[in-house]
Amino acid sequence: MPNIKQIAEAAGVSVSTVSRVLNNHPYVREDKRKAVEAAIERLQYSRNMNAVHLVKGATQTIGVILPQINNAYFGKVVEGIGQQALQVNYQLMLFQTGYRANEERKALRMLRDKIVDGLIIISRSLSLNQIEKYAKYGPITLCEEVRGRALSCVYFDHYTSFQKALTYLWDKGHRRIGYTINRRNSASSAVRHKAYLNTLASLGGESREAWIFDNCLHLEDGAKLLQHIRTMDDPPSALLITGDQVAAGLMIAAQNQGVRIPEELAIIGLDNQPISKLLGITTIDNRLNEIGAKAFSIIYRHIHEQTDEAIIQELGFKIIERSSV
Amino acid sequence: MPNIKQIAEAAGVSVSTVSRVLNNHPYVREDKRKAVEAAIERLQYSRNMNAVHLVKGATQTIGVILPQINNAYFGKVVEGIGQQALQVNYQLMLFQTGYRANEERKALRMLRDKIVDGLIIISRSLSLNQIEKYAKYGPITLCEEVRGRALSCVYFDHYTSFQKALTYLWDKGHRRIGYTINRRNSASSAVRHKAYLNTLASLGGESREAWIFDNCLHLEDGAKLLQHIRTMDDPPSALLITGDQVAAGLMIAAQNQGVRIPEELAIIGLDNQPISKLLGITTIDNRLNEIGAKAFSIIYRHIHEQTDEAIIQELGFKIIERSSV
DNA sequence: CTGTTAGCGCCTTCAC
DNA sequence: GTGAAGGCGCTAACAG
Repeated sequence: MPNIKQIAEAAGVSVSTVSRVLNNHPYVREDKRKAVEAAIERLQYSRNMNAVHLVKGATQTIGVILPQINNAYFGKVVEGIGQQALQVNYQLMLFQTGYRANEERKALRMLRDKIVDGLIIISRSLSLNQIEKYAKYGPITLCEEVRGRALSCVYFDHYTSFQKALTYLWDKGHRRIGYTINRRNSASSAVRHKAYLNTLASLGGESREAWIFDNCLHLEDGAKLLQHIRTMDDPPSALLITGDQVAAGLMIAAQNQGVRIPEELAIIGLDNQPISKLLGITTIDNRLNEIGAKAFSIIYRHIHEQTDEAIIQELGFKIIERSSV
Repeated sequence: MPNIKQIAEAAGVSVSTVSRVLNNHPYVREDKRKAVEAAIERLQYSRNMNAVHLVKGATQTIGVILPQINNAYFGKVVEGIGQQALQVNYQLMLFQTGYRANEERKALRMLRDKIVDGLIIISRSLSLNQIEKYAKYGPITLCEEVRGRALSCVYFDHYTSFQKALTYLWDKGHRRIGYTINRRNSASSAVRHKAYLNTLASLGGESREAWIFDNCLHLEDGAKLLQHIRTMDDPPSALLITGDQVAAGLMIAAQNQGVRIPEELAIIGLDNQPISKLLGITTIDNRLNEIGAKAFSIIYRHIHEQTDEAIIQELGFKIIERSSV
């Protein structure tokens, strides 16, 4: 494969001239430009972008850290990132970490090693301290609330959304309210737990450890959850389920087993996935697509405006009433 | 940020020695190695991988062309690719094309421009002729049957699976059998259509244009489909649905509207997604994860064994009987 | 075992 | 407008 030098020779100009037409610089005489373009066409030239990346010190690529690609929640966020990236001709490099610290670290190193110009972390297991160490190598944006650090973020308010949802259930007459999460020790879990305790306390209601269920991420987890709840002596009458996949799994299992929703168990989901609409599940729209889009925009601003200070952005949410409560 | 030269100075050795320890070459005296490592640590050195990519002519990255990330079908395949890539420390670059020819072309150019070492095409709209032009720049593997070209592929047999599924429905007593697809003019659609016509002909059954439904890809499409079928004068009694998402959407809509499956309408899905299990949908397991994994392995072989000739690999499938037929 | 040196392919001052 | 030349950071002969 020819390089820029050979094109220069073929076109009878210097490499700088070739470079100029390659980069659409002005000040190139029309006939030379034509000659270069002809040579490029004739020799089937294509730029080796690695050389460009080296000399420019940037790759127009941003990395995305996520536990798994094949998941409705992460999928929606990545989609948002991708749509935005497309607009400005950036590429996406996906790091499927499975929440393994080691894989997350590998991705962080990609930033340090200049393989990506920035990093979006959709979900993580590494500590913020660990992550912050890499902030000096390039912009990092998390999809969760982070303050007082060299890290930007977009998020929606877990606390208030929980509060609103719990109150909603309370107003509908529920007095035994529980909730589900995925990982016990995630950032959002702590916030949610606090919201749960505080809200119920202020409503004068009861909160119980036994009404909190973890490891709920996939459809199947919802089905298992229902199974479990049916064996409980004093089951919750309503559940705040953090993820429509799980809510859907529970809903379908309930239909299969003749458990009436909401009469026997009321549920409210999260993420506003298509399936919740089909199943009539009341849910919270947390604008996942926009979270992804915003995350990208923030990275982009960091790169192009040299703004070093963290950008913090909160996105709103909305309860979508359907018939599962 | 320091470069290799500065590390060399700091450690009192030459750049080659630094390069050697960086790349775990043998033949480096222990004390020098230590000195280099110390300097790296002290100066917080990290390699600029773009330089490595340039000099090596490879990036350890492979590109994946897919219409959209947020989709159960593509998600499963990408997951498979990713798992395999992880094993050998390759990165994945995702190109979300939305079936736009222009976006697909952009991705192809990434191969030409050496940004990726190979390309996996999960689904496409560009012609094979167009794609084959880029094969000279690096290995390309499609997730569909392709023969007689400079393109490798992994696929499962649409024809036989259709045949088997149709026969299955026939044996269950169905005589008015239809099917769904996504895009009319996709590669698989032609094959499926032929399988449909041939199989029913050989069974002595009837095939009808009106029993073929297109634009079926998402959950919602399944719901719409049911709607549509209910307005038909002479609806099919059984449907071969190419995608469990669509099948699930139809199933849920049916439950909502009190349409009995399989009594009033039998369905058989495809992809063996988790949701089909929960809903009791009979489906075809086409091993999407493995398709992804194999696709990566093929690319990897091309890269490391210099095998230029196309690798063609067929994966089996299996009907999973549940209760929707 | 180790250092010197010539690239990898491109961009970008700087003079003309 | 245009070309010469230095440099981006690293690897891999080659010579010792």
